Amino acid sequence: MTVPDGAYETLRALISSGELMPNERLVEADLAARLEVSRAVVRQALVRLGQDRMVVLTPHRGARVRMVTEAEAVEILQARAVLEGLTAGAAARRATGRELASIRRILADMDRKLAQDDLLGYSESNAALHAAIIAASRHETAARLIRGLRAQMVRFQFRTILVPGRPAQSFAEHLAIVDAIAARDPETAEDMMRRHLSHVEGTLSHTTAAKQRRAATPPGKPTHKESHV
Amino acid sequence: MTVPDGAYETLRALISSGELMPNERLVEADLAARLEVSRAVVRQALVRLGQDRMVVLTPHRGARVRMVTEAEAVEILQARAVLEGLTAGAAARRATGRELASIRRILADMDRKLAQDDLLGYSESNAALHAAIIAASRHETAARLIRGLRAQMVRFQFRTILVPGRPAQSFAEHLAIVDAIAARDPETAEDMMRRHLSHVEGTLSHTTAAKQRRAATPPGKPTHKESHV
DNA sequence: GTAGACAAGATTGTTGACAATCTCGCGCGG
DNA sequence: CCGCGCGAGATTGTCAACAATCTTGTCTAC
Repeated sequence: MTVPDGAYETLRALISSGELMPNERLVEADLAARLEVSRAVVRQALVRLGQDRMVVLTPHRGARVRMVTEAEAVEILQARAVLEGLTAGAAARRATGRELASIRRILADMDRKLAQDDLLGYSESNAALHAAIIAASRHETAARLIRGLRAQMVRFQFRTILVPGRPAQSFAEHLAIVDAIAARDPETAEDMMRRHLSHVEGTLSHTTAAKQRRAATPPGKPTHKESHV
Repeated sequence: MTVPDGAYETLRALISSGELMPNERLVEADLAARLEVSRAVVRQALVRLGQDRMVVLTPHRGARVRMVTEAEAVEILQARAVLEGLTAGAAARRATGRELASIRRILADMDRKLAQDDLLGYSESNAALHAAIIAASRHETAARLIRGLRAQMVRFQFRTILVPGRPAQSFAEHLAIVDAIAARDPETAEDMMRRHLSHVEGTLSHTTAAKQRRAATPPGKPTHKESHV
């Protein structure tokens, strides 16, 4: 891997991990010092990140980590729903025995984490399961698009899993998906995956609406669409 | 629009229009002279185009226009199918009367071009219809993804429309999509759109297979996966 | 005649300096 | 006291020169 690639990946990881926060200003010289690369390398990386919508570039004003709105998050989840539906169907058709075993193992992991009320662990296994299904689909194009969409959603990662009762329902949905894939039933697999992500979308809109109500009812503060950090 | 943006758009258009051919080498100095900009802005434009897979960049060897394989084209069509299905459904829910009228007008255009055996015109109206449906869906995320996917498919643009009988069937499919949208029936609209693009995909694989048979049966030449220009 | 080494030219990659633009605090006038 | 303009410093944008690497054609050895 070349130096510019490394810088690009590092920055991408810093944003994904939340170490660089949404709306945070990204000063080329500072990043260059931090990554120990030249400013030109940082510039190239920022251009690339801009192209995949991780940052927004404003002429003469530099780059900021993109802050995605809830409305955008909903759109992203809808797009993911149909694309991951496609991969679930393809996985039902094409998964090898080995891949199926791996998927089932991850599902068992999720069950265990759920029983232990380990929500962080559950969330990780959740992501691993989706990744395993996508890998089993062997659909490069869908995989790439989904990866791009997921990268933009870090801010909402843990929002839905925290609503009471949601983890149990989430697990049931994943179980249905895996069953359909194991049964080699592409239509059902696709349908279950889409249903699952619609539920996530519904939960997200719901918590967002609740949050806005909470922010609106206390005295004083006029209503703003988004609280800027 | 800034100078680098202009160069990026221009290069993108040159590739989309086929003026820069697949696999063609893109020499920075030549492009700089052609676009009358500095080499630095050409470089930035190439990086951006690399990020959206219009060109492939090889370290120390520069950029080439990406040549997408038929297998990749199939994947792209599958991804487009589910995403455009999403937009068709959204359009059925959200299209205004004005947008519906515009969509119907374009459909009438297609009918006219078809009656005149104007395949090029038909193809253009076809693209316009898809664009109108996407616009009516007001789904920015899906729209952006579809635009990216379409940009990679220029090479296969006219392949399917040339098979005998295909234009008539294509028109019937579009009619069904538009009817469902006009009837405010999202499920049917999505389904018809997906069916339409599956047919395109099927036709594409079919012509590809036929082409390979033709290339394989004559004497001599050993079988290659891809004929390099 | 052919394979391989080599060198010249072409092309890409990197750097630093400079120009253009923006940000922010300060002072001025109201 | 507050809004506004101004200017110094910070930051981004551009460019040309140079370094690193690749490509291509030639020559030599077998």
